[in-house]
Amino acid sequence: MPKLCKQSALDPHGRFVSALRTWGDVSALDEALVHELPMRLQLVPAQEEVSREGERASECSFVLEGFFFRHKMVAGGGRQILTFDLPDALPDVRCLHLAVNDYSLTALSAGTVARIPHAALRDAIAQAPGLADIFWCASMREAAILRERLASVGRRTAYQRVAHFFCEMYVRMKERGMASEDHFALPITQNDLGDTLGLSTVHINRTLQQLREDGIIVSHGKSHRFTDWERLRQAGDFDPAYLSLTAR
Amino acid sequence: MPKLCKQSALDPHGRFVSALRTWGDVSALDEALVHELPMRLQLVPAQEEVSREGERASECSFVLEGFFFRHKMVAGGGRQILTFDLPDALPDVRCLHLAVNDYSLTALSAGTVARIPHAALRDAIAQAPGLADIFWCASMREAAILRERLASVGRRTAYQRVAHFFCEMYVRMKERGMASEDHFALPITQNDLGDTLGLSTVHINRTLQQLREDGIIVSHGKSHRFTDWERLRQAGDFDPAYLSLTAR
DNA sequence: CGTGTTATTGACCAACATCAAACTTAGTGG
DNA sequence: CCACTAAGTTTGATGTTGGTCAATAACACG
Repeated sequence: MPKLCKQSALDPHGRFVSALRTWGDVSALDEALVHELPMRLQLVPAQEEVSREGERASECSFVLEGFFFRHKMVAGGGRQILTFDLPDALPDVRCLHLAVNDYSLTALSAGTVARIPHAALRDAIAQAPGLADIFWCASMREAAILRERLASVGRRTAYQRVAHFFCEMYVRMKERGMASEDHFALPITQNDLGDTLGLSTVHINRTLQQLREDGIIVSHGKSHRFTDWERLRQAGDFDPAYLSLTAR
Repeated sequence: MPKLCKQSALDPHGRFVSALRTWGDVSALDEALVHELPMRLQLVPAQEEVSREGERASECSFVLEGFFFRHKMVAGGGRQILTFDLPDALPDVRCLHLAVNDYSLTALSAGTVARIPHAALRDAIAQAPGLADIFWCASMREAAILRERLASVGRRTAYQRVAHFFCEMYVRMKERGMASEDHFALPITQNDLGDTLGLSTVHINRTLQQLREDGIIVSHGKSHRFTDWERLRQAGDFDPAYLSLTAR
């Protein structure tokens, strides 16, 4: 038995196909080509980088298990976390088109990724345009998430940002079966949260206390519960529309 | 002669093809298909919306002339400008995949767009996957710009943000032939700049004064000049890598 | 149990926001 | 060409959100 986790026993190609299905229709050809893709499994310890900002990448990653995040560094050591990636994510298909990684990909908790050479992916896409369509679709939603985050960081208060972030992660985890009705567990420190929302750790801490006082969330460690979705939603000025893709 | 400008005399299909060429190789088939695309020219007065957040769109836009911008509104009337679009931009190909517009597209100055029905575009893509590739490529760069903006708004000082923004717009305008060696004209108010960088108008004003005092920029109205690119670049913590696409 | 990471507190401070008014500039119509 | 207007810029005064620093308390893990 592999040591890490039951899921790593699952064949990555199968997982890949089922991930693609959540984004669009996968034809028999698409599926056959995916099964031909070379995939190199990589166990990533918590906090270890999978790829680094500034490097030229030759492989894409597919998240099999664990939480990952992407970030950029700015002058003076500041860190901006761009987004968190859940299992089934393709954190860097985009790198097929950019010269150099413009962000780093790091494991938040220990996890597994499958690495796929660019060349192989490009070949597959060339043969099955439907695949490109699905990738595009996935990256479009990712961009929508990014736009919403920009609006948060640029124009929302700390209180709203935190509530909004919880709403978003809840919805995203729910759709992957990683959350129950009113509860989800995010292995993220207050420091990470700050670097995600453009706030200091201390201020995140105080904002969380405020949210708890107001009875909007209840947290025990990494585990978060809310009693009233509607109140959380309003507190965060959250409208899930940006997360929906076209039903074609 | 059309009244608006010489360029509007140019056929939009030709313009579209040449815009695509700046992103990637355009095959003869691609070109032929583009020429079949129905395009509806639309003159847009300054400040008029082309498409609105929350609406379901059925057409994409292609910018022929003028400056456009995209923005989101947040609770309480705050506005976050996401990005500025120059001529040749495709501000919303992404909408092919999202259920609902998650931002509005507005003319900054009077301009012209060509509107292309989604259905037609989807057909063309289905027949010529190379087109999809180019669109994808364009939207990947756009996403890179967004990520960099998020890093700015989240983790850079006002002074850095403004300088960084000037660097980016300079580079982007330069590559479209809209800027000379040390000079570019951006028809953007201080208020717009604030809504782009997550700052108040007043603070933008004071930051600009600072940049002028420091001799980093010289502005006359909408027209901006810098004397020392290197200093501007450093002031803005700007590294143009995120703007480059793969040389394939 | 110790040890290192994360959370929490308090005191203090700075960046940036808000408000309101004055000043400039660019357009517009006469 | 000038007066008039509206939009944009600039300024000052003042307020607030959120940052920084530094210490302590709580955990989590081996």
